[in-house]
Amino acid sequence: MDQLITHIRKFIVLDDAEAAIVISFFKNENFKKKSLLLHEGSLCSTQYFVLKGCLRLYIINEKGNEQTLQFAIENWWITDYMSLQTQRPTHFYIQAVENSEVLAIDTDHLEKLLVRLPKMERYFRLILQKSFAAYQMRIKYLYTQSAEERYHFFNNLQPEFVQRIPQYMLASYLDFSAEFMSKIRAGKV
Amino acid sequence: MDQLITHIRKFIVLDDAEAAIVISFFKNENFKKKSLLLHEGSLCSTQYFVLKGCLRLYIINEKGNEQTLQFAIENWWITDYMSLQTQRPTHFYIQAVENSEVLAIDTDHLEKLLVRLPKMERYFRLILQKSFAAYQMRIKYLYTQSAEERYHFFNNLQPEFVQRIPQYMLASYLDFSAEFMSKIRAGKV
DNA sequence: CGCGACGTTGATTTGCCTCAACGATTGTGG
DNA sequence: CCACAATCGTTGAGGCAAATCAACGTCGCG
Repeated sequence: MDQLITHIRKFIVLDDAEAAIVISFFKNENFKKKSLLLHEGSLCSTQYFVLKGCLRLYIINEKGNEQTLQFAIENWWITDYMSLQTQRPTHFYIQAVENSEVLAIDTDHLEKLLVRLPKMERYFRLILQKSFAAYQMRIKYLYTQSAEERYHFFNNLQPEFVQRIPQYMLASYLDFSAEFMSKIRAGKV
Repeated sequence: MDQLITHIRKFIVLDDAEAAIVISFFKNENFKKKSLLLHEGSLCSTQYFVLKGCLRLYIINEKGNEQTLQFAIENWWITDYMSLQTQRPTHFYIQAVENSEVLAIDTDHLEKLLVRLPKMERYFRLILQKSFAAYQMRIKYLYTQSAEERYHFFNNLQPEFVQRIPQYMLASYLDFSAEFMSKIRAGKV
């Protein structure tokens, strides 16, 4: 659980008593590879912080194919913010890509934590700001790079992560087909 | 300036004294249509809240074409979060699409405001959470819809806004060419 | 009035998808 | 521990959505 505290302390000051309070609001959970933490049609009321392993958020499109919209590895947060805010059914799935250990917090628990320790508002603000910055860059690359460029760019940015996940998941995250990914890797394009 | 206060009060409670403090940290600015608030290579240290008009964030790609990544109309915030956080030169442009009136706040001013009124952390957290929810949906639609579907979907969602902006800007925002947009509108596709 | 910004149209090209078939690897129950 | 089935990755042929290019119409504005 120290892992979350260490992460929070990169953004705000937290003494040990406060750290203990924070921890008390979270639930430690383990998920086996391929198990679902959220599925289409249900309500999303939980935010997850990944301690170990990897989660992904994906949809199933009209043709029945999965498309990965986000990954979350160690020290990343993941949830469906739209369902969380509107309390309407989600269109997304969240799945464990590897056997994973996470910290989970429900919306109502989070609200209580924020009332108890208002300084945590700042932590979550800064996390979201960082995520949003990454989003602006992602849109930029999606809009300017070809499929091949996106692959090389990502591979260069996250070489060790690319090794951890199936290629078809990365292909769908980068928004092209698994077959095309094969051709890029083989240099046949 | 009431406009910002009204917006903030949709998210947090603010008495009149606090509202006055908030306002004192902002600068009111006007920009003529087509003028630049930020250009590539410079540092971004300001966040803008649109009172009236419309701003957009765009890049110029390798071929010299503009691609719009974001719009901001009344009551929306806009900035380059990556440059803001890293204090590295931006790759983006921010431009007034119409004659626009905005409230501007620099990073260091914002920090001082947040120290003075920590409850504003919550406001910005909620704004960012809302933006991030919208981002997750945008990626979903970019990944699942064809160009034509994206056009009709957006047109249906924001019919009055579509009237306000040149078609080529909307085309680049929806990630297809201006010529293709013409063909969609003419039903020739 | 004339020029630049914006929009349209058609011909051609291309990046990537789809489909189908086939290896390789992994995992699992008998 | 093997057999067999999933799962994952590869390859090639053919097709399509959208880009590109070029030319031309139109409007608004200085």
